[in-house]
Amino acid sequence: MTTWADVERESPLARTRRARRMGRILAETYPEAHCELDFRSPYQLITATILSAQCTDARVNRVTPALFARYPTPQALAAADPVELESIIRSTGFFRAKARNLIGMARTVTERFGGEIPRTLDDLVTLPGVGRKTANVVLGNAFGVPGLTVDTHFGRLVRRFGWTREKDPVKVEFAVAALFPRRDWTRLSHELIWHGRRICHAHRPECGICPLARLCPSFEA
DNA sequence: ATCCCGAGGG
DNA sequence: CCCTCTGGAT
Repeated sequence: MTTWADVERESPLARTRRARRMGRILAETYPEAHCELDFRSPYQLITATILSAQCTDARVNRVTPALFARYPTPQALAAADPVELESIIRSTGFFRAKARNLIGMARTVTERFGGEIPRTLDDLVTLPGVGRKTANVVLGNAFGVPGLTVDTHFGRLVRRFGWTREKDPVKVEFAVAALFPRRDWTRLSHELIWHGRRICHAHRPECGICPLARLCPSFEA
């Protein structure tokens, strides 16, 4: 068992080795970890990802067929009637803010990026409704650019694991990147997020069935 | 009641 | 740091 006292006195090298052991177990436990949003283009992915805020991917996937039939391109979405768009995405929650952001995103893409979804983090985060997390999801899953997508699951887990004590998502991202300089960061993100949803919940984590328990200082019997 | 693979704004 | 936006699932 690994205790917090162990973590306090473990060397940077020992911490790296422990983290990588845990990372290997995650990869073995979730070999199929992937983005669960349905999409066929960067435009569809960025749109679906904006909708996925505070909403399960399964529910997003229920509205995207109608959404992309009605607005097949950024140009079409940029010209959308807000009320009609809201009616399509209503069931994903936050529909007013999301509709506003979607139209703003599509307008910015058409007006400033020639109708193409930008391929850099700096450009993506200028789009309305796109923060660093959404930007990294798009980069990783639509453009094959490795990146850590630090959401609430990701941050909670790596702090519980004792990989870092940082709370700021950017600092968390850099700390984890330093621990896994040569791993597929997109996949590692999905593995952590799947684990957060399936076992390492915010409340009442299921340590009893967790394959990482032996290496985790937050293990509770 | 509480939670969803957030983002923007004060 | 906090708050708000929002609906549906459990």
